[in-house]
Amino acid sequence: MDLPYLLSLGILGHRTWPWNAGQTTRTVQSPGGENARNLEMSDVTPAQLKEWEDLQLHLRSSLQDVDDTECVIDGLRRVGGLDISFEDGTNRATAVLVVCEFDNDCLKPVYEDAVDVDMALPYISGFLFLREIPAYERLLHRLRESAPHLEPDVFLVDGSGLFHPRQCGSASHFGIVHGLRTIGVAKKLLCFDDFTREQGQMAEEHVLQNFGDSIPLIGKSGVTYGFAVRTSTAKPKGNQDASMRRLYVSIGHRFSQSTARDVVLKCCNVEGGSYIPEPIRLADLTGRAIERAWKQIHTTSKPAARQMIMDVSNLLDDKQRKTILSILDEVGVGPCATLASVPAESIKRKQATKDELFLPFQEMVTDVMVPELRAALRMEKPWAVQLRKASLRYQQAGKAMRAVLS
DNA sequence: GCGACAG
DNA sequence: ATCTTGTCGC
Repeated sequence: MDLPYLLSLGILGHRTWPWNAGQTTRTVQSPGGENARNLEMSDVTPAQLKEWEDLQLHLRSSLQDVDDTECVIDGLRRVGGLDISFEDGTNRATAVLVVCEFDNDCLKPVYEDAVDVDMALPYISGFLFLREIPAYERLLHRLRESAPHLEPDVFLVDGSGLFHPRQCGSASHFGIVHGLRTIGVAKKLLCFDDFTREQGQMAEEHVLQNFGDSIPLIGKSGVTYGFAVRTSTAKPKGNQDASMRRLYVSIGHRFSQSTARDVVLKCCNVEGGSYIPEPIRLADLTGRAIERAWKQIHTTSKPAARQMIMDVSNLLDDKQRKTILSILDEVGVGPCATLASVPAESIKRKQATKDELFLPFQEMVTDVMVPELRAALRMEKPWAVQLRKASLRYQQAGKAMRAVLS
């Protein structure tokens, strides 16, 4: 790869993007974000667009569209899912990475991390990478810092890969820049010059009768961009609706199209799953839970409250949140108090609970009001119950979960 | 000029 | 991405 070229675009070295330099070093912004106004296409010049197109074309030349010989589908241990949930009406969002591990045919979450992002650019079809990749890079960096032994064999990315006007959607972009195996998973069809709306309509109308059925998405040029795949296991009962939901799967990097399809199918065919592959579905649920909690309190909150919600999601499991909530109920702390005003002596709990949960938590969230704490602690994430085993005492505010070796 | 447009 | 509405199934 042409390193000087990429360096000139600020692409390498993880977090040195020209348009949001410093994002990772600045702390949580004021509620609503610094970019509270709506981002518009007019923020982007044609020259910038051309530069980004050139970057996509350049990266495309390094895309590996065959399977790694050392990683066949049966050898797949862990799968990561990346997704971003937005706060309504602002440019703020929560990006989430969930890593799942295969246990026979079940997929169990073994790692989860959420970060706050403040979008600097508008959504532009064909340039999703601008908005999402900086956040994905932060999540990758934090994973490698706090749980390198849990790095997945493949990342499923919410968006397209090769199925893209320049054959380099965000899934490929992320995979190529970091040398990772990636697969693009889109819920909607993307049409462009070589894959027209007419061809898209044909693909959409093609009946996929059973789970696993698929048709290739072939462009006018003959390129196979990916597959439309029936990933819903719902029975073909009612005519068509949710049961007709399908995904548009395309390779990101270091996969063949057919293996990418099979990996996505394997991640959908799990107990309690949906038509969305499990790691992405869980990442989406977590992002929504965080945004729901934030919505309840952000009007009156300090900026620190946003980070507090991330910490509660990242570092506490279901049981730990409930324990702290019940302690707050028992102590009867007033709405204008902070957690610091709760004396440890007044808590009627086992010493271990105080030492390993309450006191570290108290230290972690010093200047957040109790009503805001309650809203965060009431966050509902039942799927993450058995996710963490590390004591809060050994975790640190602002960090990703510290996953325990097992 | 107008609509379309992964998330 | 987000919203809504209706329908089906557990």
